[in-house]
Amino acid sequence: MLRTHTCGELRIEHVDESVVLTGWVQKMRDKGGVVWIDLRDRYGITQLVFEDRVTLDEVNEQAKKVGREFVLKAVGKVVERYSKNTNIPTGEIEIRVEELEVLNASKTPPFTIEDETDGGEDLRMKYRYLDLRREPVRNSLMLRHKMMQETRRYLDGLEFIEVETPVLIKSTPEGARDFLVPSRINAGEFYALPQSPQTFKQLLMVSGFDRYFQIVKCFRDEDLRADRQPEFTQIDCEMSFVTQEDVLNTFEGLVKHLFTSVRGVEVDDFPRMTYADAMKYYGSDKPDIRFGMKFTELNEEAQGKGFVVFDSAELVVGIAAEGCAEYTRKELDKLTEFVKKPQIGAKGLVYVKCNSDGSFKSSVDKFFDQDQLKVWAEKMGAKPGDLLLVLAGEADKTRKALNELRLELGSRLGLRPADQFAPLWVLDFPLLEWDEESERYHAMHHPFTSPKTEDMSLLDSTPGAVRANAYDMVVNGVEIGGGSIRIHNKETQQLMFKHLGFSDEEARQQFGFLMDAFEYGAPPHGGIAFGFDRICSLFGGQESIRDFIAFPKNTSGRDMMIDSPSPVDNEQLRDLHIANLPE
RNA sequence: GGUGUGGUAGUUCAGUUGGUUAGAAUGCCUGCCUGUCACGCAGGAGGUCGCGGGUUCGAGUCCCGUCCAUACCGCCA
Repeated sequence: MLRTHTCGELRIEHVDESVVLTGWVQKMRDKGGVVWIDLRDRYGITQLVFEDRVTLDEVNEQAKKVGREFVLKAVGKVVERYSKNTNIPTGEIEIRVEELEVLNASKTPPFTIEDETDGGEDLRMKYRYLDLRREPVRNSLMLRHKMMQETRRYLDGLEFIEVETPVLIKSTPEGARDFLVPSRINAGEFYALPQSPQTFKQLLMVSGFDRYFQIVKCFRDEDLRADRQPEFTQIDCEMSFVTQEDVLNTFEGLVKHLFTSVRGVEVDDFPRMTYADAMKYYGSDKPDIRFGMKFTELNEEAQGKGFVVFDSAELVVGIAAEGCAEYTRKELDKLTEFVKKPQIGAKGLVYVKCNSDGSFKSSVDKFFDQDQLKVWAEKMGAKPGDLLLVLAGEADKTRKALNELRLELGSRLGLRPADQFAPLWVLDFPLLEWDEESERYHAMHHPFTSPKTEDMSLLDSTPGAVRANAYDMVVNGVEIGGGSIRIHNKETQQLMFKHLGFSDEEARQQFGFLMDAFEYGAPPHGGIAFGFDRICSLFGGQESIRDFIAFPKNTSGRDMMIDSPSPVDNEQLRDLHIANLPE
């Protein structure tokens, strides 16, 4: 070992010990007769001191020449400081250096290696290895490490077996776009990278593994977001001989274990909400229930009074914002502007101020008198001082817009603190979802999800009304996991494919292996998959998952550090039987 | 694919109505300083105003195109 201690471990009780430290130069402070160097490693910072007439002249000269991020080895003695720094754990001591060796010099880094760096996002990504020297980013990756260890500990304790599944698999048209890998040995044919190990884990159930998990990379070739990377990590799980209830309890246990072991917080049993209620009361299948402000539908109260916007609307629905009756015209205009943004798409916003004297002032006073507005306020549970905000229009779009408004208000009012966690299960998702573009039904979860037995009869008449044995875990408005009880017999699976518009031939070609397997004693089974990067960012209190990934890609799917993707030689393309691209 | 925002010193940014030599902070370099820890003080270097075209006597500033970054929408079974 080049060192006797790390830069984070020396304390007052080590005074007089001879030590050897290694690390990077965080900062050099030259005061003339005395020079200090803050030496940093993963574990902390320790101050080196060089003093005229105490330290050898040649060592002093060396010290004055080092720059930021030089790698040093310092031999010296631990001494108590004259002036202590209570802000850092090693602040009571420093190292009186006797020998100094520059293990490696460094160019001046393009941004400061500090908690609050001056570097912008793209610069940080280009020099990610420097960015990773910063404590906040290092801490995020350490949180991820801990989450992984605790996940394995919990699942191992429940007899789950971690099995690796292949990364080079078969492309299927369902779901997201696949990343394709050309086969050299099989001309003109392609592997796909898995969007999830779904079919493999089901086959492991057929094999009798009973309880499987894997912390696994998955790949989707879709556009990126702050919380979406083309390669991402799932905690993928599957169990045999279970009901939905068993799966919910097992994985509620996992997430509770992570909360206590990693964050040190106890969370209550997760509330459960049906998909239908989530949409009705929050306009979202992943409601943020850290705060209330539930939707109230006002069709009955608000229609037929001559206000054509409401009268022509499929849905009139509102929320009550507590204590916001004092909002100025300007603030209300801002909210209106917010809902009218093209991404949200509302046509306008109706407000009702519940004044403290019990009167009401609204933007629709022309159409509704005080008594009528009072009825709204009562139905919405509003008190004097509250502000009612009402949207109207086509039901789905209006709910969606009001959801955005609700979240925006929640943020403005400080009702969404990052250190408060509100998990819940959303249950009874629809099995199928109508897709306008392809004019057919798509599986809302995936095609292996089982329909609820009691809804089976609706499959032919009203497919959209069939509910699935599917569930999502949602925390703070973020979908962190989802799963289902699967289909485990061939006939039901065939029926599903039929309803998804697969011909028998297509179904056999793409998923024949699975349906074959179902004929050899497939046990009832179900499972769940968690978006691991998202759970990490949630636990770390951040919106973006990028700093919880060591080497993430930017929004164009590029790795700015290694500069990928990149062109390849024509020779390589020929090997893969791919036509040369024009020069 | 769409909408918004941004691109000016190594870095983060300012730059007014189109008008003299494009500024600040920080970083970097030089000198001074024996208790600093966001050290301090003095001085200095550092610019393809993303790129291309246009309008104009004159463009960092206005117009068109384009590239890049970023947030969101579409998309993400």
